[in-house]
Amino acid sequence: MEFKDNIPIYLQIEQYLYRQIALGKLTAGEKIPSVRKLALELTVNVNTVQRALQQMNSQGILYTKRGEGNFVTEDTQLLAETKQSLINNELEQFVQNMERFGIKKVELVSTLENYLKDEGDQHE
Amino acid sequence: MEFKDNIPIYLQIEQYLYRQIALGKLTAGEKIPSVRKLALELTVNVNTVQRALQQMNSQGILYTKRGEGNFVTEDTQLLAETKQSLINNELEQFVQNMERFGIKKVELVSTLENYLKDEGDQHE
DNA sequence: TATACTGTATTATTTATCTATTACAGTAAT
DNA sequence: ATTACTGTAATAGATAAATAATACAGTATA
Repeated sequence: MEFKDNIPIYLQIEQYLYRQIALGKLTAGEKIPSVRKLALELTVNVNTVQRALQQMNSQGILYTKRGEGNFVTEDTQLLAETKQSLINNELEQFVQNMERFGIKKVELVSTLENYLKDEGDQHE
Repeated sequence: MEFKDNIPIYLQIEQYLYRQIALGKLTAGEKIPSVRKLALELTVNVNTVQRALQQMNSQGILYTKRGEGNFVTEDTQLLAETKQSLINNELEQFVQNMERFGIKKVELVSTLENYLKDEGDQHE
């Protein structure tokens, strides 16, 4: 995985795992790769992986069986809520950022539509 | 100004100034507050302000008259391009992030519309 | 009981960010 | 020339993030 500068890697790993869950690539109760495997895959130190997992653990998304591994929670409602919350945060941020550039809510949908239209043209 | 953790302050200052330009609160040729004033306003060290300004300087958005201050470029075309570029980047990021949560481009507009609708309801 | 996996903890080192402080240098007005 | 602004540079210190290396502890299985 390529990491951006200026954002802590452990946060980017956390975001990555949240995305895997939102996409359903990690499902309820599923075992996730061991910290050492993740560290190899992501070419990152074990401690950095550990730090990302600790946060998700304390948020209840993951739970640990010591000696066995880390598992996605079986609380499907929490998973659904988490996914919805991630998307809502993304929308909220988007609206806020666009307003900071002077684009008001009423203009937002048409701005997005135009962007998607032009964007599509360029790739054809 | 309140700063977020996990993002370098000098970058947040840079973003802040870019926003001021995008909003037209800083216009072509205008003098911006001195590094010391900005440092006071933002309750931040002078060096940190300096670092933000250096980047914008090297990007041509600001220019320096030593002993006088920093000024917004008079290149109105560059300013317009920069503003458009900021907005496009924001849109690009948004589309990408939503796709990472499994929301495809075709669903994007309606997702945004629904969010704005529900969002408005809550505040009434 | 070995062996090979798991997670966890500790220590030391490096790098980036930020602050604080001091000093130097250019500009302008009195 | 003095004063008061500007930007700039340099140094030292604090903290957070990340790496590296090592060790310890729980689980499962041959």
